[in-house]
Amino acid sequence: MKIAEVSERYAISSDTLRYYERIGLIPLVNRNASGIRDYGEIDIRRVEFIKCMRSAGLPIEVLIEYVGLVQQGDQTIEARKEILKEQREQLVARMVEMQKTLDILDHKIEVYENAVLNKEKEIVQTQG
Amino acid sequence: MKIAEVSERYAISSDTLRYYERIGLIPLVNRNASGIRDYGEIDIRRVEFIKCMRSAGLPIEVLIEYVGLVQQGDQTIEARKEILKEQREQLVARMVEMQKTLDILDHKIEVYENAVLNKEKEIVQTQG
DNA sequence: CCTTGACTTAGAGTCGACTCCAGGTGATAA
DNA sequence: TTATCACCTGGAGTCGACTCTAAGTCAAGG
Repeated sequence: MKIAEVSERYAISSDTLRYYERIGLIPLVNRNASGIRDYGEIDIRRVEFIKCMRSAGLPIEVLIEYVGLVQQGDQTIEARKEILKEQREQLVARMVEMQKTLDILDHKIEVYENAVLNKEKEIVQTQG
Repeated sequence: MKIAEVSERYAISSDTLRYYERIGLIPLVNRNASGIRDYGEIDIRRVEFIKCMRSAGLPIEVLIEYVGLVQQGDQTIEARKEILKEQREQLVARMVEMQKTLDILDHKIEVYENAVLNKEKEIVQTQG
């Protein structure tokens, strides 16, 4: 699969895919005879993983470290687990903050709905 | 309340508080006789609100627009409501993404736990 | 009186994460 | 054969959101 197809399928720009590879977030992708990237199964799975992690706000640096450990094999499992646990905690913390904000937004929206309704009532009363 | 106290209480640097004021995210704070900011009740509530919205990732630009509308009074209520609804939807979308990521992280962490346990078992078997 | 320390400003610098650009290559279609 | 097009590279530019710097003011303590 060429870069354009991966780009379209996962809504990540080709520039970003190349960028991820350059900084070591995705290991080097195989090339065809003319030097063009040909994404295989494994590459695709890596792209999916990175996209998922990034969409939740995990920092690139941490992901680079994690991907590096994966490359080093089984003796890094403990370290990898610790990274994921740490990131998991931070993710949960962000979600808690977001839930609080969501509650406040919902409350404010409701107040505004009522304000609009009251205004409409007023108009009706003025007219009638 | 002086800037340092607000900064400490809400864990926002003085620089950031001044920055927010400069870009119009927080309306101009009153000053004492020597030109030093003196945050009052209303200012504090604005800081709290902005902190909350920012912690959920609402962009500064949108918040500036919203705060501007608030200053303009009641005839902007409808517009404000629309902004909040739009931001609410985006927030929910981000939270959904994060939940997916959280599930994957939890799964991976569990897999790693098992891997570590199996390794330990192996060692025990080797020893015993 | 002098120093210290918290405040002030305008403006420059940093950081994370892309995003774009110039210039070049190679396969395909007219 | 020439043009088009998708790809390639290294490096520069952008963007959002701060964060820092330099130079200055002022109140309080020694």
